[in-house]
Amino acid sequence: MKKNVKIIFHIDLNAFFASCAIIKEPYLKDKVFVVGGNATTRRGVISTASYPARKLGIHSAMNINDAFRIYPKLIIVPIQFSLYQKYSSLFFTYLKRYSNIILEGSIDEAYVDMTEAAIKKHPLDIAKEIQEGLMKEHGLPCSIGIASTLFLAKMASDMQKPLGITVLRKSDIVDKLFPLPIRDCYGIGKKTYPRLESIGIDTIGAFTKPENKEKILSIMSEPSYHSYIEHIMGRSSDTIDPKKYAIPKSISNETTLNYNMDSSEAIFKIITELLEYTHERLTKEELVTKTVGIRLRDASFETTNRSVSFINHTDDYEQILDAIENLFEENYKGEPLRLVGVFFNSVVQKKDLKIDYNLFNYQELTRREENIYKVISSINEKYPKSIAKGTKKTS
DNA sequence: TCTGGGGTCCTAGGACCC
DNA sequence: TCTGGGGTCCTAGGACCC
Repeated sequence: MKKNVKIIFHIDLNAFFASCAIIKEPYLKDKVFVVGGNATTRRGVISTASYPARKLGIHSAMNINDAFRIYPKLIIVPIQFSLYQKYSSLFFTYLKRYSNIILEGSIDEAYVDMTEAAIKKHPLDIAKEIQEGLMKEHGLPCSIGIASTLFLAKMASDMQKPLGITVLRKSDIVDKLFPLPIRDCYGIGKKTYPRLESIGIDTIGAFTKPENKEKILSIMSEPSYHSYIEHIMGRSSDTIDPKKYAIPKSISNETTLNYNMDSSEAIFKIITELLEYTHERLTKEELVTKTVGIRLRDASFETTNRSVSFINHTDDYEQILDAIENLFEENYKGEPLRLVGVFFNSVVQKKDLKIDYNLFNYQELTRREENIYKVISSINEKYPKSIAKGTKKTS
């Protein structure tokens, strides 16, 4: 039995934040500029570098000061998140002309199942049309990868940037994928690739060689290894679930402080502000959370997360504030902090909550126990030597 | 070099239950 | 009295991605 081959597009908006900046301020076109960081303090890191900046070796996550050292006339464009949201939704709306099976991979990338659309039109023609259409209608350049699985499509869209269209057939894997450096494999990051390189695994092809399996298993778990092999060989998922990221699993807000702070009061005030904002997002989206926590990062960049779970999901501000306050009091020892954050985990939609018939609701039990204790002590006070029987407290 | 902010997923140990 | 194995939840940490 032959499995039907799907046609998956991965569409990646090129240098998205920089493209948005150019749309808003066309004079930036062909200029050496970056988005992110702080122009006056020259602190922070770069979110996105324009292509002319990239040619000079300036890249995202780079410290802004280092970028200035490379190019003193560097233009700094501040982050404007609402602008990106606007063009992101224009992007996804545009794609719906071709298919409704779309996964929003992130703000600037989409996986689209084009199997249906490709019956009437050649995938390459569809890709060209999308690329030109996005540029003409919205000023957004993109690269497109075409393959039979999500992973291969993602690898393909990365192969030619900017404005590339790359088809990666299963029969192309050995020729096109195997020669790539292992660090270019989606999912292998800056911790893992040096370790792989150190044992002689420097390409994707080397990773797949059976005789290297034992060596690689000293670096990663068997399930991880297996999953990478399946991805690379084109045997991983070809199914797009448009709802996959529709409901967030966690919500968080954090901020790097203007200077390292060690005033417990001042720090907790900032935590409270972060909490208010995070809680506002929670309720606006009609979500509830079960686990809440704080993040503290000290001057040496050591980061500590501390969290606590409730018996039931909740969106009650006072209950959450109480928990956060306890976590802070228990865990903050007075050291100077550079960052604080608040997070909600195990987030679900309020409407999906089952009515809680749990008889062992701890908080409810505690409340009752306290009441019973009060009743008993009041009885004992009134009748110190008698056995209270059939007595009711009137309150 | 001196390091943002928002996420997802995985691992691993301990508690607890059956 | 001593014993096995499996499942789920909680907490912490870490890798990775954009």
